[in-house]
Formats: sequence, C-alpha cells, structure tokens
Amino acid sequence: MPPGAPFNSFALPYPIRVDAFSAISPSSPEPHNAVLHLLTHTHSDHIVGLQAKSFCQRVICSADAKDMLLRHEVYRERALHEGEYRAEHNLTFKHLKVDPWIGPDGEVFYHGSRDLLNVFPMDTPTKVELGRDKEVTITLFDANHCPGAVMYLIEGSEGAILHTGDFRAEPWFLESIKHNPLLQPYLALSEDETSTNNGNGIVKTLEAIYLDTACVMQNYQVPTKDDATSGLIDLLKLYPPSTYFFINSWTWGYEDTLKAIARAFNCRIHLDNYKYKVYSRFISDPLLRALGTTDPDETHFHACERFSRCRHVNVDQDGNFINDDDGDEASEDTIDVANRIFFGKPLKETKDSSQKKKLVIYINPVSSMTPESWLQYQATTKKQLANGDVVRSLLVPLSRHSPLPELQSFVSLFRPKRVIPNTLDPSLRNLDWAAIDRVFRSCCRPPDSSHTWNPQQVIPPAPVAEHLLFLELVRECKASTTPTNPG
DNA sequence: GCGATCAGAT
DNA sequence: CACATCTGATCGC
Repeated sequence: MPPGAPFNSFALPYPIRVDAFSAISPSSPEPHNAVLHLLTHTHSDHIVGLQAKSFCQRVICSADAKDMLLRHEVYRERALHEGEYRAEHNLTFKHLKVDPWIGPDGEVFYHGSRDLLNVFPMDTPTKVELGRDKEVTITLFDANHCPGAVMYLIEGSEGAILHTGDFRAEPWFLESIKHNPLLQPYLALSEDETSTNNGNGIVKTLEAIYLDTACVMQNYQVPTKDDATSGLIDLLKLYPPSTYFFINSWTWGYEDTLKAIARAFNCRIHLDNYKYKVYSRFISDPLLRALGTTDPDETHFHACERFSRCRHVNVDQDGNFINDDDGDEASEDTIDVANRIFFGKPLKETKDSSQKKKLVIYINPVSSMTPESWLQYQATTKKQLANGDVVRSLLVPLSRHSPLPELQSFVSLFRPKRVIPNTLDPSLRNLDWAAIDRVFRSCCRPPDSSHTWNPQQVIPPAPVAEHLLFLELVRECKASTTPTNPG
C-alpha cells in the first residue's frame, strides 16, 4: 500500500504483506519478514518496491495483473522506444520473470530462471503454505477498480479477513457480493446477531476488513459508473459526426467507459501501442481485447498517450493544433491560405475545410460530483450544445474508489469485528484512523470477548487533545462534501 | 553508479 | 480534473 498504511501493510494477524514490497524499517514494531506477498492491482502506488532488482520473493496476484505487470513500462521508456531512440523495450518488472535459455537440443544454458508472480484463479479458494504446519486459504474476487484488480479473502486458524485493495462498492457490486457463495458465510444476519457463530460453521464472522479508505472523507453519494458512462454517451451523441474525442484515460480503470463508447458508436478506439498491447492480452474480456486500434485514422475516438497525442486530437484549449509540422492539417491549411491570398480562390467548401475546423472534445474523468450535480451538469451541457455553444471539454464522474456511504454499506453487509484503513495520512498521526474507527463502528460487531485479536493495541496513542483535532477533521470532511460546481 | 525515498508538479 | 504518475533532488551504500 502507499506509505502510511497501518502495520507496514501487513494483513494482520497473518504474516502476509499486501501491495508493499520494499524493506521495512528495523525500528518498526511489526514483523520484518513477510512470509507471503499479495498484489491487489498494478497502479503505481501499489507496486512500490517491486521494481527493485533485489526483490526475490513470490507474489500472488491475478492473471490479468501479472500480464499487466510484465508489460509495464514507464512513460519515459515508452517514449524512447516509440521515438526509436531505443530499439528494445525497457520493462519495469522483467526481473520478476526470467526465462531459462534453452539450446536447440533442449540443453539449459541459464539456470537463473524464475517466475515470482504466482497467479491464483478468481473465485477459487486456494491453499497456501505459510511456513511449517501453517496454511491459509486465499480467494480472489474482482474489485471493480481497474483491470486485474482483486480483493483477497484470507482464511486460516487466526480467523478470516477480507482485504479490499482499491475497490468501488457500487450497488451492483454489493449485489454480486451478496450472491457470491464463497462470501455468503460471512454475511451478517439482518437482525439477531447473538445467535451467530455458535461453532457449527454456518455463520462466520470476519475478524477484519482492510478497507479502501482513499475516498472515506467523501461523505456523499457519487453516480454509479454506469450512470456516468451512459450520461456521457448521451452527450457525445449530441456532437456532429465529424467531431473527434480524446478520452483522458490517464490511468487504468476507465475501461468500462471505453467499452461502452465502442459499443454505443460501434467503432474502435485509437490506443497507443502500450495500451493496445495490454488490452489485447485480456483473455477474460473479449470486448476490451477487441476495442482498440493502433490506426489513428480509423476512428474519431482516441485514448492514445496523453502526453503525445496523435495528430487528430493534439489541440490546445482553443482548439488549435499543436506541433502540426508533420501533420497534414497544417500543410492543407497553408495551401488553402496561399490559394486564397495569391490566386483569389475561395476557401474550399469540401470536407477538407470541415476537417480543419474539426472539433476535438476532451473527456476528463472526475471523482467529486454528486448524482444531482451530474444531472445538472448534463442538463446545462445539453442546453449549451443546443445553443450552438462550443463545449470543448466534458467531465464525467467516474469514481474508482467508494465514497463513505458506499463503504458503510459494504462493511454493513458483513459486520466484521473491525475495519482497518488501507491508507492513512501520516501527517494526521492516526487521527484519521480514530475518525475512521468511529465512522464504521455502527457497521461493525460490538466489541466482545470474541475479539481475540486486538490491533488497537498496536496503534500509537493519538496526540493530545484528540477530541478537538477529531472535530477539526470532521469539519474538514464536511468541507470536502461541497459538490463540484457544474461547468 | 545504483537504488531507495521524498517533494513537487501535473 | 486527477489521490496516480513522473521527475528530479538527495542520501546512503
């Protein structure tokens, strides 16, 4: 996890570390050696330490996450390769999987081969040894965050814990959780909790949920991804067919929107070579695999490299083409102007001039918009478009993390013994933890003697005047609930 | 010179 | 716009 995660990213009470791969400070109270590493997804703040050439422990992840990791290349390296300054790819994690060198006779020349990335199947309880006589059963569930992102259910002698990684627990996701037979044993009973866990194994309780608290301070609902996507598509349909669109999918996690656009307009989406390569690997997702094209001329919808956009969508805020010395737009423009000035020819009223004036619309995902302000934004934008106003950039409220209300609904499904935040702000010195603890108390089981494992003991005491600072934190939280102003 | 870590900008 | 990503500086080995 990003810096600031509790327990040095250990999924206590197990010696399992999640989304953290760098060395642990010798002064830390937690164990210093992880027996097992889990990876929830491949966003850069979840793979810290994995790039170290010295890393040599095995890592459990999903098949898609493994594919994405092994193709991972930072922007600079991608640009060097694209610009033909470097012939070969410089893959960030190539040291994690090293193939043996085998001669034509099957002779192995290089014995340093290894594959540290251990793919576990989805929705399949899988046993793992944790040292002598210790084993846990680990199950992966889709996390609705980005391709390859999973949650982990860890079951063993110390009880069961659920680690959400990063996730978006929108209503359909909660339904799928409720109907997942592997999680049903852990669902809370609606009313009578006293009868739970009499030892017959029918009703089980999670010791802890390690929760994605990235947006826990967002104390308001946000639109579902489906609402955001369908609303966006309605807006896109209002533009003339000659319009070009740039979808600023600046990180993994906007694929559902790309898929919906590809379907709605029955067209492919222009991708840079890197995204194309990654998407075309997704065996589990035929639509994602098929939606991309590396031919910029094939489509009006572009999700290519955002720092080196292709010539069709490389415009500034005023719609002027940037760096078009090798683009045909500029040369046509020049010829046209020359014709008009020197030969008195009228401007061509062909498709060329409409091409020159072609609109490029930027589509930017945002995360802080309520369902109401999204509706208002759509209405306002439709009005502007009907007026003939040029709306050059569109916002779409695509949250990849759950805000507080969704988190509370998710936790309430299970009523675990405790909630542990996946991320904390170190500058708040555990005050955010105290706040989170309070915010989820009513979604958890009341403390009793069955709380065999008490991580609270590990939490350093909050600073003086905790309640005052806590109030300040809540105020801050309330301040952040101001909905985004449309427009 | 490499790698880890952090601040800062986008 | 964005809580993820990249860059550059610093420090230690």
